[in-house]
Amino acid sequence: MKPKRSSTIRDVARLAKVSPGTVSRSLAETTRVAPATRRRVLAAVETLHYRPNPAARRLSTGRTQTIAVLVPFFTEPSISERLHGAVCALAETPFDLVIHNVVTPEQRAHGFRRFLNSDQVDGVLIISLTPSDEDAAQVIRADLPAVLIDADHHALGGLHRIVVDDVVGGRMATEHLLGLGHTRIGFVGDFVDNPFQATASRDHHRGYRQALAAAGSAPRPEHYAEGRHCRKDAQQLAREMLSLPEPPTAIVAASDVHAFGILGAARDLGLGVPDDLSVTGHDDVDMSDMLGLTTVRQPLYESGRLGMRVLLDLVSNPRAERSRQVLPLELVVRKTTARPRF
Amino acid sequence: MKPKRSSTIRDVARLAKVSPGTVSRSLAETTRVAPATRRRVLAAVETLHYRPNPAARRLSTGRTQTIAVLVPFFTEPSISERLHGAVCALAETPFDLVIHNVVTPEQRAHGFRRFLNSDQVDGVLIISLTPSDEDAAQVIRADLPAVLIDADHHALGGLHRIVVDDVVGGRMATEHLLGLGHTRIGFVGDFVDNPFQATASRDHHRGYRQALAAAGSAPRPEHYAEGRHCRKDAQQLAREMLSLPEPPTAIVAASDVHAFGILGAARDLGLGVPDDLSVTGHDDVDMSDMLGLTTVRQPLYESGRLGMRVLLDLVSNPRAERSRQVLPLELVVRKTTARPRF
DNA sequence: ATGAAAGCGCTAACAG
DNA sequence: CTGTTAGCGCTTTCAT
Repeated sequence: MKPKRSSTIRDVARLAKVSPGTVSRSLAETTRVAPATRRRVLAAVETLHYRPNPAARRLSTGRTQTIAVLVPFFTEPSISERLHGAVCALAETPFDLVIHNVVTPEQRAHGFRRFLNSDQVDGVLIISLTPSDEDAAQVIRADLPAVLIDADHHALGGLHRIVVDDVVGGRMATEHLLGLGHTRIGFVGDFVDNPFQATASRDHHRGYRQALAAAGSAPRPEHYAEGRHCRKDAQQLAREMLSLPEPPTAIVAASDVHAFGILGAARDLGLGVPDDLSVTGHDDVDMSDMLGLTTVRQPLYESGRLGMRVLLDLVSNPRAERSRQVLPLELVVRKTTARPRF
Repeated sequence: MKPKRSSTIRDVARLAKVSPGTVSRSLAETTRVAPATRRRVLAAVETLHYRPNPAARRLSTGRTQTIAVLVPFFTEPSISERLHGAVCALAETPFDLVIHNVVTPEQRAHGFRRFLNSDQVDGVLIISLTPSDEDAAQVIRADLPAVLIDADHHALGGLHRIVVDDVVGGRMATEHLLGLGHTRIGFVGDFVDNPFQATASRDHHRGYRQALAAAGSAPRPEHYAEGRHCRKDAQQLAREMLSLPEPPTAIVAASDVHAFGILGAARDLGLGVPDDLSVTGHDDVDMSDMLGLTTVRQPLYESGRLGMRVLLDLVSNPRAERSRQVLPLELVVRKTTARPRF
């Protein structure tokens, strides 16, 4: 069955003239072993190029030393920045990272099922994915350490979360535009009922309406559009909205990716930005700076890093009380917003 | 030690009134079991929510059902598209994916060491990372199924590779510019001696020189610049190059990311593109379309998908002969290139 | 077709 | 401080 077997703990034991147990102890930093013995063992390990078999260790200890990450489409720059932060936080530890990519709701459910209730991972980090109530209940029941990044929901009270206040974010962007003097402000975002139940766009829209209401301005239904979370859809949607008899003079985008689409639409239509149209984004991904996009920045990389840290803490101390950390938001004014011209 | 134990194969066996061996056989699609027995077993599995413990299975079979991916900075859009392809190809299989992120050469070496010679993974996919000769030798010696994407090297003859011909790519871009009438063509790329030994930039430059030579035009040293693989560096480099007394009228960028930086520099300097400056990229990442960048497209997503497929084949049939697949390149002319104006 | 039993490689008591 | 031993949960002969 096994063509070339790598050396086992017994080979090392034999060479070092000790018992397997002693080898195991010598390798564990924590256990006390006579220095001379440990040296001998380590030498044997070296010459045999011995590497402990992780599967065996897992089986024996019940700890897996691996963390699962559930994440949708990590082609999205915002997602990949979060993921990057998480990966970097893990790099400093001996933990492995297994990735489960989610592109359909079935895969989401499958992802949960796969890691729950099967001593497969020590913890799971969930990025920009809202578990169904059922999934959440299962996680809590299985009492598997879990932390959610960019997902918030009433049924999630029992889970650790790293979030920003997206409602406030939506308000910030809208108030900025209002302050500039815009009155016809549109909104382009994700389908509220999107496959992953991402809530950011919905909350941005909520903040947008709050800001408008506070300014005594009523949002027009035709100035709202939702689509899939991608540039193309946003571009198409914006093109339609901007072709209206009374187009908006500014658009709040639910994300920078949406904003890029809107910028594309403006270009298609020969509209100058910010002269004919102001646009705001959300996230501040890498490219936004280069495009001069005015946006509401959130700490993406940091969210991943922090989420992973919290998770690792949780793994070593599962009894920590549930926390919900809210990261700061910051309006970054660049070149896609200006006063409307009459 | 183990607070809440999930159910084991013995629990299922007891409930179904069969032996553990039979449960195991019932779960393996391939083995023949009396239909009635299998039904009983499956029912028991269902009621107990039994999931086989992967660590135990691994230990027993020696197969890990996991694939490792070694990848640098997957924040780079080109990398994350490749990775995405790989992940999608794996999603259709029962394999797990463990990711090892590489940001330093030490991490690269560590990544190799970690997966080699330690029955930890069934195969490894290496993206945009050239193994050191030593690493490559080890992979071959360990005879672990491995495939390289976007890495090519004489010492790698023993490994499967998915590549494009970057020299040709560099030539295509340069010839396009030459055909437009440019004579002062610059080049901005990565450090030739970059931490991951990525060779794409170097090869693009080689193709660039070939094309110039064929046109009887000598490249000027001051029209060559290299830096880290990021937009900021490219932007800075381009700014300097374009501030020269005799600046180039066109620049070949080693990647779209570099090209974005160059576009930024042109904007900083008030240079119109393509009127005052033509720019070509390499890769055709998602944003390039929106920016109207003329570029040499390579199938990024496909490279990941194909690489993973080849690897999976290799895992099930380790004796396949070594292959080297060259993916096609395509010049996509958009709006950042035009005839030079005199 | 199914049961019994022997490991896979490691860790963690338990003795000594 | 170190050797011995008993599993961890599963697969896989080998019998029956």
